[in-house]
Amino acid sequence: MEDEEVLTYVNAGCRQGMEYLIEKYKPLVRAKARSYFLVGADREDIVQEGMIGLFKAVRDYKPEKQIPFKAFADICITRQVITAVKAATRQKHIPLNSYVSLNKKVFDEDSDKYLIEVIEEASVTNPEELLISKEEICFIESLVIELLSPFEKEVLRKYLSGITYQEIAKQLNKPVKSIDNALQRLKKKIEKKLQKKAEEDY
DNA sequence: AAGGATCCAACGTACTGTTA
DNA sequence: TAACAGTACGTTGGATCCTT
Repeated sequence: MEDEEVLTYVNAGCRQGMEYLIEKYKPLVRAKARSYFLVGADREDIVQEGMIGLFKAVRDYKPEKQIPFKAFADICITRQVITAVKAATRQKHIPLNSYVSLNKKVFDEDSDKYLIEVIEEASVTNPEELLISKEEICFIESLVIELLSPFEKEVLRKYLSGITYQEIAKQLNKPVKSIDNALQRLKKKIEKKLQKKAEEDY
């Protein structure tokens, strides 16, 4: 059954349908949340926010707009998460855009143009939140390139795609522990660097 | 209770720059 | 150039928290 069809049942009060959608989109939410781990924000909170975004997507989805639910949900989840992260980091003086750009990289299977179309259709209140300048993308990318070892980069790339430690380990032919530690290390590195940049900016 | 995810700390090794 | 200190990288063991 297509998501769009399931949604009609959900809107009619079908709990099973809702559970089905939650299960189906959990990995997406988790992947989104992972993209923000650099901030040091509470991971669980971010996942929660993502789920709220998913609920909103279900609530607000308008089939007559002819947008695939997946794309719409993606936007809603992202928006919710960004808002939460922004609130959480406001006092830390860290530029939000640094995280968004990483997030973007993960989901580039939906092209930018498409995203923007969806944003307009969905009449997002703050579309500027989703627009990231080229320079900022460059900054975070250069950060990753210059700071991380090839192994760490590979781990990060896979991690952000949403797959499990086990799978990453298998794919890279390394113990799970190595994956874990690479993640710890690269996280520290990037945090440190971002912190430094934030201090310079203010 | 078991297993996975995550965090933390300590360790060995390799490389690099400095100094005598 | 040999000895040394510092740093980066990857590994390991163990603890905690969460989910199943």
